[in-house]
Amino acid sequence: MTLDSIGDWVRTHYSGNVTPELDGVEITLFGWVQEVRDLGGIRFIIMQDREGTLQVTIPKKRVAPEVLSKSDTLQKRFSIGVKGTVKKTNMTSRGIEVIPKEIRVFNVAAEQLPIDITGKTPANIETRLDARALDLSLEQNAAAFKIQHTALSAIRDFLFEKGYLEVHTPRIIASATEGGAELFPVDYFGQKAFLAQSPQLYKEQLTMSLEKVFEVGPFFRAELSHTRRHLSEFVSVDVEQAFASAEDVMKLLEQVIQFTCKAIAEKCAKELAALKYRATIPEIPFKRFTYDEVLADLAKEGVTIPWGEDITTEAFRVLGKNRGYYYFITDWPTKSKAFYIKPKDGNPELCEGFDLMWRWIELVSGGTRIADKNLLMERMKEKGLNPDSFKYHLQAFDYGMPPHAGWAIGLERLTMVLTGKKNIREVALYPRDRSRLTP
RNA sequence: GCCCAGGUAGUAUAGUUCGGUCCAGUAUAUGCGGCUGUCGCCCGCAGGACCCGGGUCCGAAUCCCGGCCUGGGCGCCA
Repeated sequence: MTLDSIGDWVRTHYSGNVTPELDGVEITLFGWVQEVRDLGGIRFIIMQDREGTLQVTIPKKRVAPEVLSKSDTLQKRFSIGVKGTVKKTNMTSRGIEVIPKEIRVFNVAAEQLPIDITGKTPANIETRLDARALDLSLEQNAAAFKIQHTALSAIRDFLFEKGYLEVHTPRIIASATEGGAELFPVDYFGQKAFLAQSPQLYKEQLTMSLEKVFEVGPFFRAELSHTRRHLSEFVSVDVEQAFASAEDVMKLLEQVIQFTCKAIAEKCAKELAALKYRATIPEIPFKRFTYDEVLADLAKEGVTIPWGEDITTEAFRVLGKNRGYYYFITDWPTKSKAFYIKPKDGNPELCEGFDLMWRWIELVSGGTRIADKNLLMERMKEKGLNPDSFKYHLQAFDYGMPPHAGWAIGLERLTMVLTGKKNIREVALYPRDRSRLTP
């Protein structure tokens, strides 16, 4: 069929801002055909754009012949423009419909779509991700990303307001940040390099100059994880601050989380409705439990963790049931945390690292960092790392490294919490995991 | 890396226990026809599938072996 050019048409409204008050007004809409319902003498075109849907009504005997013939050709997902008149009516749930004066078809679509875009026969996540571009045309699937956008916007607003500078550290690095095994190797002009798993060392160095920084960006973990909460490529929201302790950045974190939840509650009613999920605004301060307290409570529940060991997923699930929503776990054994986490003064078996949990999921981890070069090198060795491969990082500690602390939020995990999604792949546009590299 | 489960039309599923009643049922989608107020429109008709390879058997969607792919759990972590 012959396609139309957009010509001089300019969108006047999104579907979402057409209201009964516009009765009689001529408008121009752009979007896609979501559904055609033809009753014989009258035809309904459900047109969709980013903001929602709108009914275009074609009473066959009362529209121009060229409008009727053009509407004959329409199929699901055709990209179209409609110029028409808003009509107030009590026959649609929105209270409005549009009677077209001209329809333009910009592009066609396959007759048989790989997923059902009306949502009557929901597809599996695997099928949906294979057709992700189309999958995101479903309101409930796009909703999570609108919420993610709002969350990130709130986080940025909050941190800007508090004087944090947004920075960008390298994604291509020469050596491991925290260990060796979980990095993706890349060939860098013949040199061996890796994709960054975290901005940790760079953001610490930046506290020497910019003092309060944050970074939002993707990081890469070559772990063979196979769960609903892991990705090979994920977005981290990292904060690092000079002259601060774990407690200082925990206070910052709980404010960031609360502010973000408020923003979602205020701005995302439509998206939450599409997801059939309710926003909750947590009270602060969040509860704080020490590692020892958690172990003691777990023991009462019949789950024994030897002191010094990491808390297992099974144990976290038990914890999640009776701890409620957001809670901190503090005072971890030093040996269970990364080498750069500061041991407690006077009790080096414990450290100033913390995790922020949401039920059983680790949302954020952070802590006070080691600012002393010798101690840091000692901790590297204890972790089996070679200080020589951290030469440039360690050098920074010769020039006045301040006491500092920070944390990192897993953006997709936060989005899971905010949207109620149970699989992290739902909240990553094009997820990368152990077995998925496309699309 | 270890463990478990599963691959049936475009999509989602029934059937697999205990091989034959299944040249595979249903819904939705698609195509064609009909219908002037639908909004999961409705009605009729049509086409469309047993992951791949091997084996057992008179007979395999069903049982066995191998492969490929997927989902989930553990560990690791955001």
